Amino acid sequence: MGISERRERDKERRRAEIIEAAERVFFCKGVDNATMDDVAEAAELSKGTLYLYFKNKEDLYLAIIVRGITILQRAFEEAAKARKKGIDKVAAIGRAYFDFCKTHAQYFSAMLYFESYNLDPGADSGYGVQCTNQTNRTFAICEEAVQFGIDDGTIRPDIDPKKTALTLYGLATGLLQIISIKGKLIRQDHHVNPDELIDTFFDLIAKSLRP
Amino acid sequence: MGISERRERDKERRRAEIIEAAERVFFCKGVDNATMDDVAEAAELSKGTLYLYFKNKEDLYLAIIVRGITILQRAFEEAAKARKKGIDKVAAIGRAYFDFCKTHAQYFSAMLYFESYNLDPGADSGYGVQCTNQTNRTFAICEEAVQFGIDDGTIRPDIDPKKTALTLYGLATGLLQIISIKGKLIRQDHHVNPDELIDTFFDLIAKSLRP
DNA sequence: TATAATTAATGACCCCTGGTCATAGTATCT
DNA sequence: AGATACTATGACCAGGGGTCATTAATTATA
Repeated sequence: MGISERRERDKERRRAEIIEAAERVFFCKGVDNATMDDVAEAAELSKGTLYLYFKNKEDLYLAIIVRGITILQRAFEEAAKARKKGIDKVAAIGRAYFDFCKTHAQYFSAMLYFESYNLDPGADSGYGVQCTNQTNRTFAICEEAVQFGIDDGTIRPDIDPKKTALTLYGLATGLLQIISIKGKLIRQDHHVNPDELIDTFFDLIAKSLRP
Repeated sequence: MGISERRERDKERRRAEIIEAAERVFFCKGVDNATMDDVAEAAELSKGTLYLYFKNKEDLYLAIIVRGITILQRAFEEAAKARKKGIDKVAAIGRAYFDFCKTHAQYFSAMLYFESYNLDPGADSGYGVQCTNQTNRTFAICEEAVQFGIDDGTIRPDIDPKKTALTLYGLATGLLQIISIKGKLIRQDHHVNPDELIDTFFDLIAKSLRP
């Protein structure tokens, strides 16, 4: 049975190579400008082969997004682990998110695509569901941190951890989205440094989570 | 000079008719699925004519978005006008935003498109800049409300009104985006009613704006 | 009123790109 | 060595965004 296993490994390696190539191409030219022929060339394969490994262009893009979410998840885990108090865990996760947005801007804007992507509920295959699952796992870390804070008394106990975590996640993502896309505009039209909005956000939230 | 003026009026009417038709088509089939031929047919014109009035498909879509933003702006103005205290103005604007998202879901998701749309800074024509201007006007209402609240003592004075307004705007938009797109998922996977996230948001913010 | 000039509208056409499929090539099994 | 299964290929197709030479209609001119 060694052969079929090696075949499986080869296939996964191929798949990874394609994702790697696609990432280079998409991140460089932008998803919309990049063509599947570009990806094929970068992967040193024919276009048809791409479709043996991925349903379509979107699926390939979602595969890249899964990687991004995984990186973010790791960052969240580290951030939460490194703090003792619940409220600090939450804050650290928030900071980790903003750092991620800066250091992995390409991944982040890819993830925004997924955020505004309506995956059809019928599809149980493909990378769309992986994205959803991975996002849920990432989100779970936030929820745990909030719960931890409630338990150790550093976060007010009258809030629902799940709802709060979901809300915070949505808020932070929205703010980052605006900053990442309209950042220049904010600076030009409003003479505000986008980073200060993040600080404003932290100020606001810190006040509202206090017991 | 009566003739060239009438010509101008005719042209504007045509333009409006096209936008109207495009709105029907785009809102019904979705922008991506709808073709310019669809729009042409709905407008009872040939496809080529559309391009006499709009740079391209995106520009036509942005024209629709301008309408959406204008509706939102009106709603903000009304909301702010109807309250006396600054903090209530802010809250009312927030509620108006959420109402808008529900009652004009199509416009809202169109506006999300603009939100994630990188308009090239070189373009000084087209509807993209109109979107930006209209958004800025809408945002100004939020800023005024915050300032009003600081002045009348219903909002803590140690915050910057512009930064706070920008931040709140971003936060609210982000939350609404997540709800509008992942609402079903939130309900299914997390057993949380999306509307409760909005309440959570209001709770959080109310606490942090208090003097 | 006849003719020229300007403007508006058309739809056949181009071309790019996502996606397919019959064919060819290569490794594995018998 | 031949049969079988799996992988890869690239010519090809379809659909849609965008263009442009041509036509029709309106207005200005003689």
